[in-house]
Amino acid sequence: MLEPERHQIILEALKVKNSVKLQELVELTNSSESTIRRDLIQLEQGKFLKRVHGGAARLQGKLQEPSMTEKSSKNLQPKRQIAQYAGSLVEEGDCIYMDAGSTIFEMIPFLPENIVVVTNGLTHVNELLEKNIKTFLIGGYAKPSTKALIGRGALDSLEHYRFDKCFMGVNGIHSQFGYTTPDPEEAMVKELAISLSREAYVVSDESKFSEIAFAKIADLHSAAIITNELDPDTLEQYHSKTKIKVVTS
Amino acid sequence: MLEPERHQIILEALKVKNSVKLQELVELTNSSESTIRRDLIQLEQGKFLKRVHGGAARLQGKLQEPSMTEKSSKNLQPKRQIAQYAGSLVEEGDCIYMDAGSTIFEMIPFLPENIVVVTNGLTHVNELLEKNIKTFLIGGYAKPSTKALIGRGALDSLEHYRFDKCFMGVNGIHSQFGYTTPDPEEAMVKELAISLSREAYVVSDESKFSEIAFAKIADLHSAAIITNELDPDTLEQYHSKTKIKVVTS
DNA sequence: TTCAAAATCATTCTTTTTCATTCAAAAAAC
DNA sequence: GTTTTTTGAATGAAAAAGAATGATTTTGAA
Repeated sequence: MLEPERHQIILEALKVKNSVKLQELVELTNSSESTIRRDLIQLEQGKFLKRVHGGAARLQGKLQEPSMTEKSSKNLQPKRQIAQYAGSLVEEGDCIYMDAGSTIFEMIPFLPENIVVVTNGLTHVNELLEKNIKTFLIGGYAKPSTKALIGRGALDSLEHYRFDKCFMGVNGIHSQFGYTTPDPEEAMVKELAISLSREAYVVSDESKFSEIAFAKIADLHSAAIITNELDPDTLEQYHSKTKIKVVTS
Repeated sequence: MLEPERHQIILEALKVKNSVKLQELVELTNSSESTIRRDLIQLEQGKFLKRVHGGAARLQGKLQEPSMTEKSSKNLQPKRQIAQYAGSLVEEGDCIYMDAGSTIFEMIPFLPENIVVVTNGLTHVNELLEKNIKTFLIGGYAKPSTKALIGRGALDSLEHYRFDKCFMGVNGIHSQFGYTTPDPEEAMVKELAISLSREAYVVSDESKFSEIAFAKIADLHSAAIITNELDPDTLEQYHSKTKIKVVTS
């Protein structure tokens, strides 16, 4: 059986149920366990499903949403919880900057329609336009790995704008070294965007805390932090230096 | 069995299932494995299907119009012929501007790798990056319908660049009114890009000749034209006003 | 909770299938 | 009749699939 055919079968199976056992797929396709495992790895990488112990599960970000039911569901992934809160901060009529990156991307479903978005994230544009949101891209070098626009062109473009709010992804949050990211070119863009905004928000899950990446973006106090769970000690440590919102389930 | 006939059979088979085994095709056509492989290579190049290990798969991007299936895929569709020629004009080391739009998009497979591309076409970026081409995007408003970047931001961004060559799509080519396009905002971007280039090319099939759209981009002489078939009278008419290359099969 | 059995997983290795390339024969074009 | 194009066969190379191993996770009973 051909690979595309198997993939088809697997995805079809996931349309019916929320999850399938690996063993079921083995029988459905008359292939070996190994082969199905390899397929699942591929499909997971392509973001078509999520592997779980014993098989695969439909991923909820994808495709249709019973959107309202999902929103109200208490089991949003942490990332989406944060994104939902961040999105709720945006008001009708706002002009906001959205940084590139998957965390910020997750905000899009939770944005109001009547806003203007400026972004350096190529991947965001389609989603934003789908939602009928007026979207501007800054210029710059298209970084192959992250599809972010950076460099001189990005900085030049940014200077023509001012924002009500900006939402940033970072790689490190540290009480002493502030916000950091691996690429200095990206750091410059982020820094500038923050300085052009009335209110700046760093959106991050707890894994970035106490991490330090190569290039500094800005000091802690220059942006508020939106995150999910955080142990009380760590929270206290940052709370004195900047505003920090912990989104709980 | 004739070549077009086999191609027909292969494509028909793909209309039923979305993948076929090579072995099935061998039996269906009473041809050798080698022959089918060669057919698949041709059909893949013509973008009629995707080869996969073990056979071929329908490409899900678009359903191809039946008229195309008739033609031998060795003869590229007109659009691709033009695109191929335009691509061949680009030399290693060049820095070029690529306009948004599907005609220009088709050039990408025919570009050399060692170049720098600046574009206002959001849809181009992924393909360009796939080919490891250094890509810059200009900024601007993301027009929902065409995914082109236009407006003030686009113009500002452009001014920082100079190009060896630029490749433009247009909606109208007229011996008196020159090059035109429906959207004045887009027209401004195109005009500026042309003026920033040492050599400018308008890439267009014959359907745009003698058409006039709302907004003027530039006079005929400001860019050379690359097109496919054109009747001798029309050709003569334009030939006196600008350079024009007719790409023949 | 803790432990051990069962199930599932990642990894590696082997076998099988498919692929690209080359070359010679057949067919078609000139 | 010669040249060009198309086809089929043979080769080693590459990829995919299957099978086996030990590690990891889950499960359920103590």
